[in-house]
Amino acid sequence: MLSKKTRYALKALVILGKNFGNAPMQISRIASEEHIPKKFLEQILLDLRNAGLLYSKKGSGGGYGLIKDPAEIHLAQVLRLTGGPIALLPCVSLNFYQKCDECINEETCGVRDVFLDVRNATLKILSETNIADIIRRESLLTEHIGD
Amino acid sequence: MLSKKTRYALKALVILGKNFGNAPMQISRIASEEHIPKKFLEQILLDLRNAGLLYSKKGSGGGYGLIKDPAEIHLAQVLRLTGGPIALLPCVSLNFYQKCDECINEETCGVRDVFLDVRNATLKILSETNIADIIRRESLLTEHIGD
DNA sequence: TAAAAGTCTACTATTTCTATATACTTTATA
DNA sequence: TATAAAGTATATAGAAATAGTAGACTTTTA
Repeated sequence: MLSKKTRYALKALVILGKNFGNAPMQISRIASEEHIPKKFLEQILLDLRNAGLLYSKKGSGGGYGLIKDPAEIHLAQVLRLTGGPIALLPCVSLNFYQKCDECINEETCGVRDVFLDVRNATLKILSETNIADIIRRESLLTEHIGD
Repeated sequence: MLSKKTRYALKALVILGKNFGNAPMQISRIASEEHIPKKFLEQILLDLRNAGLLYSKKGSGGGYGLIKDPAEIHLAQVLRLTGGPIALLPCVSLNFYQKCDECINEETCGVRDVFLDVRNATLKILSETNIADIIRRESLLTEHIGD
């Protein structure tokens, strides 16, 4: 399961993506529009800023905005930044590898072998999908209500 | 990430799968061979028994064994039994559905839409793979050491 | 110079996960 | 038929991760 942190980060990036090119948007506005606890969101946006996804502007008229084009922010990156591993087993994670302590021989572990496949399938989707895609999907879904 | 419980369950089912057709195998043997805390494993095997995957036999010469053929036990089933949802978002889970409390409109949520795809990809693999497959993969991997 | 807005660090509460403890039941067999 | 082997059941403790809150500080604009 994705953590709340990751979910909130995705929601925030989507709303900031829709706002891309305009004046920065305040934390409190994002928080209230997306039903996210404000203080929690502050931390998350800071992380995203420190990771180079967002710029921030202090003072009156300040707020947050995307630095990159929404089409260049991939979900895999967001998950890793905010939630950690994408893989379902530590021994199969590319960016957060850890040996399973109970495992006898990783090289010949059949369970691991299957979850390698799962990771590859998940990663394919998450690294091919970006924030702009999500916004696009949202408009498609909104158009087709009642289909 | 899979819980330890799920990982232990999978390991136990694999070793019991290899033993399928023979006399039941004791908890303590499984625990020591797979490096699983015995008392924890007891609970897990009980759950799997109550779910209809294993039979048990008490007393001297007793132990646990698979009821079904290893080829009929799918990973999706094991994960659901021991760890809960396969999906990465509660609003996208088939067996453990829950509304995301921050979500405004589930029907038009673009994030949800992507994680529906992820779930489908994961579920395809996990419902097509069974314990016998894992055992088969293990022998293939063992044969090909050093390739 | 005051208000708006982000920054930073620390803390607390809650939940979930992992593991252990203890007492009990059933079965085989000597 | 007593004893040991093995599973059954429930409770509880400890640890780690997650979620959220608090408060004081800095920068910027009007």
